[in-house]
Amino acid sequence: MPKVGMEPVRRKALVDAAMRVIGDHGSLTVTMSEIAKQAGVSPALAHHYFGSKEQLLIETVRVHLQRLRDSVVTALREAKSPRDKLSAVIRVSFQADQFAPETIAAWLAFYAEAQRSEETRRFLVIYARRLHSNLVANLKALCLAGDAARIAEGAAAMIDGLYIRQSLRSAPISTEASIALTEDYLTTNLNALKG
Amino acid sequence: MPKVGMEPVRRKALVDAAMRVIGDHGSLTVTMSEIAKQAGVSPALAHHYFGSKEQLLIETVRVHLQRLRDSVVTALREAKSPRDKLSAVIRVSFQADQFAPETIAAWLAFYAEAQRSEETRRFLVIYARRLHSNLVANLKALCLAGDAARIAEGAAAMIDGLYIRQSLRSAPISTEASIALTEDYLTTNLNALKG
DNA sequence: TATTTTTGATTGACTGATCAATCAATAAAA
DNA sequence: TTTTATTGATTGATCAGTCAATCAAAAATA
Repeated sequence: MPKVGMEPVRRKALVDAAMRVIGDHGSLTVTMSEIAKQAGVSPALAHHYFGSKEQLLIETVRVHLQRLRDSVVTALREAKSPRDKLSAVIRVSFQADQFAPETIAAWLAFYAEAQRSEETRRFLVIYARRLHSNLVANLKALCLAGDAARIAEGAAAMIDGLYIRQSLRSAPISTEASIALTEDYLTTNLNALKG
Repeated sequence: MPKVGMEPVRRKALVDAAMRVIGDHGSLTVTMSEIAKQAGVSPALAHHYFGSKEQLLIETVRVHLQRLRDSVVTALREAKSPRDKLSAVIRVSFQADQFAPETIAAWLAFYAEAQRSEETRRFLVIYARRLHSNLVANLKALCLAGDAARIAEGAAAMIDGLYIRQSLRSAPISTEASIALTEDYLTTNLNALKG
C-alpha cells in the first residue's frame, strides 16, 4: 500500500470525509475516528497530516468556501449584464449541492464554531463580505450607491435566512422558490426606485 | 442553607446560567460543571433536578422561547392596526436583549443542536411557524392571501438572516438598521402591490 | 415546649466512557 | 539505506452521570 505522494490524496479524502460526517451529524462534535473511518484511514493518519482536529476542521471550511468561491467566479463570468450577474450570484447560493440538508447542517455548524474559532470566523467573514461586495458592485450599475448598499444588505440577509430556515426542515422551501423570493426582492426594490 | 421549596429557584438559576454560559461559549459544548458553577451550585445538583444535561438544555431553549413568545404577545396587544402589529413583531425580534451577541450565539447553537435533538428542533419549528403565522395573519388584512404568504416568507427569512449575519460580528448592523431594513421590505412589497 | 422523625437540599468523591493526541513499530518504496 | 506511509496500542484528560453521606428545616410526637 504505501506509495509515495499520498499526502494530497489523503488530505482531500479527509477534508471530504469531514464535511460528510459533519453534515450527517449536524455538528462539529465529531470524532477524528469517525472522519478517518469515513476516509478509509486510521485516526493516527489524520493527525499525522493535520496535526490536530482543529486544523482539519479549519482546512475543511477553507476548502469548501474556496469551492463555493470558484462556483461564483464561474457563474459571474458567464453572466453578461449586471442584472444577470446578480441572478448568477443568487443561483449559485441556492444550487443543488449547496442547498442539500447535509451541506446546510455543516455550514450551520461552522457558523456556530465561528463563535469560538477565530480562524473559522475569519473565513466566514470573508465569504460574507464577498457575497456583499458582489451584490453591491452589480447593483451600483442599476441604482445609486446608497441604495445598492441597502439592497445588498437585505438580499444577503434573505439568502442567509432562507438557508437557516431550510435547516429546520419545517415547511421546506424549494430551491426555485428561494431563488424566486430573492429575485423578487431585488426586482421589487429596483422598480420602487425607478417609480 | 437547606430550606424547603428550593426546586423552582434552582431550576430557574440553572436555566439562566445555561443560557449565559452557552452564550459566552457560543456553543452547546458546555459542561454541567460550568453551568452549575455559574448558577452557584454543584454539578450533582444540576443532575438531581434535570436528570441529564440534554434535559437541562432542552428546558433552557423551551424557557427562552416562552419568554420571547410572551414579549410578542404583549407587543401585539399594544398595537392596534394590522400594519402596527407587523411593526411590533419586527421590533420584538430585534429588541435589545434578543439582539445581544451572546443571545444570538446561544440561538445559533440551538439551531445547530436542532440537527440532532428532535425535541430542540420541534421547539424551534414552533417558533418559526408562530413568527410566520403572525406575519401572515396581519398581512392578509393588507393584501391577498397568496401575496401575504410570500411576503411573510421573505420577511421571516430576512429577520433570521439579519440574526445570523450579526453572529459573525463583521460589519455589525444596528438594531435600528435591521428594523428599518425589514420594515422597508414590507413597505416596498405592499406598495408594489397597490401600484 | 422539647424531642424525635422524616424529608428535601446538597455535595464530594467516584466511575466508566469517550476521545484527542502520541509513539514506537512495520512495511514498502526510492 | 533512507525516507514516506501507515497503524495498533497507549496515555492522559475530560466529563456525564451516580451514590452514599450530611445537614438543616419541618412535621410529628411526647
